[in-house]
Amino acid sequence: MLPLTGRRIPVVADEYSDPAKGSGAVKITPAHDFNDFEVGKRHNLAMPSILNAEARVMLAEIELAEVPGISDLDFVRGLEGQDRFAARKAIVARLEEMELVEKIEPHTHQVPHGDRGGVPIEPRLTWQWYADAATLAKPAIEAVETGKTQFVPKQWENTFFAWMRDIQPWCISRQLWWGHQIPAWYAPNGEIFVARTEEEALAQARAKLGADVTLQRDPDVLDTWFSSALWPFSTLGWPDKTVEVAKYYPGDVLVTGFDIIFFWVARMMMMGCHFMGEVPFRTVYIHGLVRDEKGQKMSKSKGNVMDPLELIDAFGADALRFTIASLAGPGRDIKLGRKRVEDHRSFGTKLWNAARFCEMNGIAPRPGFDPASVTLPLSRWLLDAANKAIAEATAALEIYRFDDYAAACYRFTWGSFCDWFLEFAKPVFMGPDGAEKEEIRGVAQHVLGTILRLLHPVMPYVTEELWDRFGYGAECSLIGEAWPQPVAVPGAEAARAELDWVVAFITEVRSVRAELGVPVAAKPAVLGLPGGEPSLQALAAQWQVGHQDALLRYARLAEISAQQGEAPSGAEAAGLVAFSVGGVPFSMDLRGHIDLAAERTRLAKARGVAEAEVKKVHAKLGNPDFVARAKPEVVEENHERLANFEAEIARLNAALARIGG
RNA sequence: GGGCGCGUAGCUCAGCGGUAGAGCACCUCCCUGACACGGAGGGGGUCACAGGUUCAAUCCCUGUCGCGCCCA
Repeated sequence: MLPLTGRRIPVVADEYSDPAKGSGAVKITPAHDFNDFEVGKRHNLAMPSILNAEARVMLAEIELAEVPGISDLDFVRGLEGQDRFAARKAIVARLEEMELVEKIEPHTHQVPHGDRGGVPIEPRLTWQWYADAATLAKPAIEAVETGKTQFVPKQWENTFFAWMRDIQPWCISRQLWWGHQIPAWYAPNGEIFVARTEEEALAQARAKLGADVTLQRDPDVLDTWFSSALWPFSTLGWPDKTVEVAKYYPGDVLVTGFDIIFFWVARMMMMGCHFMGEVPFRTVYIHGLVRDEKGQKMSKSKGNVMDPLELIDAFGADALRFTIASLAGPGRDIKLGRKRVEDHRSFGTKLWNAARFCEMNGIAPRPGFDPASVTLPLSRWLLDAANKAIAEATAALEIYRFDDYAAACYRFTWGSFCDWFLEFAKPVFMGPDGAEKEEIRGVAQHVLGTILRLLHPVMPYVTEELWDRFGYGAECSLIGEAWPQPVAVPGAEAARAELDWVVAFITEVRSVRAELGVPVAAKPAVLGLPGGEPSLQALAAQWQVGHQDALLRYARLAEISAQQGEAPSGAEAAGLVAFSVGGVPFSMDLRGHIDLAAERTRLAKARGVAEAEVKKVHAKLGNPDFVARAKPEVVEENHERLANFEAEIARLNAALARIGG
């Protein structure tokens, strides 16, 4: 018997109540609590509502009965329209007056609070429109299972499936002022007519009721996500059969964050499959979330939100975009901070300066330039490296590896084009006019154009500006240009071997100089020594002549010549420092420039490294299981390594012996 | 409690059965005729830990610890 109202209520047994808590019995209110609602459904209980939409007491559905000593119907009637908090206080006070309260104990339980107003939320039973989500989900699930739509990275398909396979009926009506209105009309007798237009609804009503009636449209609107789910085709003019629908549906790739998979991606999939009979997109690329420098999610209340516009003001839109692309590894969130953007800014500056240097040296677009016609190894080497960069960048973009794409562009532009090509081109530009200079200019303009195209997606502003300034095309025309394609490069392999050797030579000399503390101003002579592999020896001799200028300039040497007659020995040899490039031995005359102890240390250190490697490889090759079971090419590779390191040790030993090490 | 992901150089992150990589930071030298937001050289890692599979494990499997996220 319920006090005050005098209503008889049933006692039901259910697992929901916890016997260990309090009396073990709990009074439930199916109309105003999610758990109680489930219990009520299980036991077929009545579900009267006691609160209206403003959370004030509402007695319309409450059954009242006069029960002496227990009910107080006048008091209950007086509660009508009272605020919930006031009503609760009044009820407790009245129960105490009537001596119906045995005791009051503090009890901790969870009451949900609204995240905007912070007030306790009171669930209520209302009539709403539902979509049969399980039925809608089926074809969407199938589409992902069969690969008609693919998630990148693939692991997110699990998230999609987890939600879709356990989907609940979808409440699609909302009591808001703004949105697509629910297409349902009510007749005075409560009959519901669902139709596309009011005319159709009226016609239905006439047919059903036999007379014209006044219809009232449902005041509710559709859930935002319901409307958004229609986006892939409603924006194209659907339900009309427009050319846009035919051309753009289904879309190619949807780019979004994982938190949107259920809200939007899943809903678009359901609606697309249902209304269009076809998935809305082939690929769903799920990127990481942009977080702050410490990996915290950005939030206004935490105050760690970065305004992209501020970063753009400080470093430029290209720098921000390039930074984000560089950091966009697969399946990982991006920790973004001012410092990160600053670090990447220099790349744009580098590109700008490189272009400026090109401009100063008369490099301008040449529409008729034929890459296949170049003859200089430097030209061929650069075009070949550009081909590689194009291939890498393209492959990375195709699998949504924006970090790899950015890195490939960076490596090629900075490492190959600026650090080596432009440096090697300097002596040519400063030299006499002629075929060589013309060819280098041609190659430079071609490859600069390639770089601008490659980088345009991540650095649209600088590239577009340079494209226009150089006269590759009209203002804002780069965006419409074709993606760069590899070109045929005659003799690419030979050019690669040649330039790689030249680069290695310069690097080796620089390294030796730095380690031995040779003054920058010193310009020692280098002697080519006999030994090494004969074919390489011959090629190296040829390359030394062909790249004489660059080698002397960048290794800071006085001359490179072949050794004549007997090698010096004993005291005479002290200060002749040995090194090798690709197995071809050389000696650098550093007499008077270095301290022999430093040189001994250098050689001994290099020998130590080589010896450690020999030991490892030797152990491997000495293992019969390895030789028998490993792939033949791996075994072969190790034989080569062993031979190389052993030769290296022999050279180092000889060098040490010469200086009395 | 269930599920997913992550622990690799000081930092941020790639790599993924057979030589451990990048950027930044750091150290040394250099304002050399595009660029000091630059150039050259260099140091730095028992790839979280413990087992297992394998001729071979940072990489595959199992477990432990630590961190993050999602669902309940």
